[in-house]
Amino acid sequence: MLNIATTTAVSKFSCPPAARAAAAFKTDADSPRHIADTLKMLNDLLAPQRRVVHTGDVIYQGGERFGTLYILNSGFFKIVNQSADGREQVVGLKFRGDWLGFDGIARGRYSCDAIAMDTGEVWAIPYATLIAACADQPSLLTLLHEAMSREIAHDRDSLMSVCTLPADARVADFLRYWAESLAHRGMRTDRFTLRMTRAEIGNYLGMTLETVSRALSKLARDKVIAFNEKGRRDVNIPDVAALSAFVQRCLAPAPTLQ
Amino acid sequence: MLNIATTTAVSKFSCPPAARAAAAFKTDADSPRHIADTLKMLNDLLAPQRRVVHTGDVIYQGGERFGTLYILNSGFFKIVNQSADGREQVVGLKFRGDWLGFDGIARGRYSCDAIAMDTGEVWAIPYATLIAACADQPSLLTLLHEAMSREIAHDRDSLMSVCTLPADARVADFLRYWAESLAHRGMRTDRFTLRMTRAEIGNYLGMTLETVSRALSKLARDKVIAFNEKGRRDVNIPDVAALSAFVQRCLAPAPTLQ
DNA sequence: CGTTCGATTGAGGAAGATCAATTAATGTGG
DNA sequence: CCACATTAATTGATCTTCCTCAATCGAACG
Repeated sequence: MLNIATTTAVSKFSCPPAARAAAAFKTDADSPRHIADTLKMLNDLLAPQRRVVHTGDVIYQGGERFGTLYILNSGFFKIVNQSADGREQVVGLKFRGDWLGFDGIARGRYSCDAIAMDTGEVWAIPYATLIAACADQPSLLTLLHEAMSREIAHDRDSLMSVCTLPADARVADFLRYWAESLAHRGMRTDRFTLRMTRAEIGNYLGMTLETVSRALSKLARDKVIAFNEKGRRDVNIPDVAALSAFVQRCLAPAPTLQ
Repeated sequence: MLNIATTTAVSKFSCPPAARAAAAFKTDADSPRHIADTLKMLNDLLAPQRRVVHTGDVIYQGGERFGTLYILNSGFFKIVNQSADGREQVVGLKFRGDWLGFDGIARGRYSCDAIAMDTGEVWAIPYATLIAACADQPSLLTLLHEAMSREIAHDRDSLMSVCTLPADARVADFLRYWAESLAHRGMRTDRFTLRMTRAEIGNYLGMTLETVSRALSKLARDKVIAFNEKGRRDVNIPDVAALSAFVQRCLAPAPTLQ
């Protein structure tokens, strides 16, 4: 297990947990409608160039000159970071309505690769065009900042998962996140296809593919998920809340039977 | 060790390493001058409200209503994320010139705590004021976007460190990052004070305080760092490059002596 | 129909967590 | 300024989790 018992060491200066209502403010109240509206607005105001992509297509690559941001209209992407010494790390997953390319603004070069994991459509928006349009249309700027802010907040949640959850819980939390991302976009969440290999999931979560496989088997044994007859890549999640409960069970060390 | 050998599994679609010059584009070419200029510009254009802080002061807290961004003029902050079930995670460290509060834009509430680790001064800039000023002053908008982009890119690097480096290397990489942050701000890097306890460092890096302590002892044994006579919180780093070399040594499993 | 790639599962080992004891720094009241 | 209490850091011994290595099985594909 990881360093779960460090709460006291760090919370020296923070307020008692009760005072902040158990971080319930983190629940995302965004409706599926919102994403559709956002896409419509971007489409109407910017008439972005559309591009159909297929699995494996690379939209941009680390080191390439930055110039345009992308919006994902459909499909599914992974964002891969690469270190100078050749380590590779999946650092993000992108769904419909998500933006791609923010990392390029600071240095004028993209710092990651954006790779399609499925057939889909991305909209290309030159950064300069976007900024110009924002001058007339303040709501566009709000949109942009909210998207960047959301990405920052989510990256921090990812770091927390990797640092504080044991392997089984991390996999469960990953599935929960995926299901909620789908739900949030109005898609069915009780049955979907993982478009990543165990190796990719493991890389994203900081564990080996074998550990991912074992965790999934355990989740299936515990009836928290079920594999579709179609293959082990299709997952049934009858109850998303059961995934959260599983995470909590992993965190409670002893079954507290006294 | 962690999942270091996953390169093949993920790199299926990416170009050969040679094609991108070993990600050398990640080197930060920013000068100390740049940060001072940025601060001056913000000061001149926005006349931000200044506030002196001391160790332990909380600038904002997760759940609080968002309204203002902060710029750190001096001192040192940690950003702490808290999950609904009470886990706490240090997700970021902030130095002079860094912005605080981006995570609040998306939901209208901050999603983390910002806690001072030293005496310092922050400048408060109401978000609305900033946006209004950006209308007249496009360079201000550029500044803002670059700062957000930088934060996104750095968060991804953090995730990669946690996911791909063994504990010793992670501590070394942490010290390297700290030293470079200081160098980048024109401060001396050969000798500085860690303003965090081992528990806080461990939490940030996803390991226990004991592991941090052992890693530091090993770094000292290997002469990569030295402890100041003043106490174990003061570190001497004669050569920052030696830290990078140490990280590489941790990644090379066998000494390749054949 | 064989080849290849992905997934599963088991056995053994290693990195790091946990538990515990000791020492060093920091602070407090007399 | 000193005895004392408190917190932080170090180090060792043991144990757990997860990684590594390896074999098997299933699915997809040419």
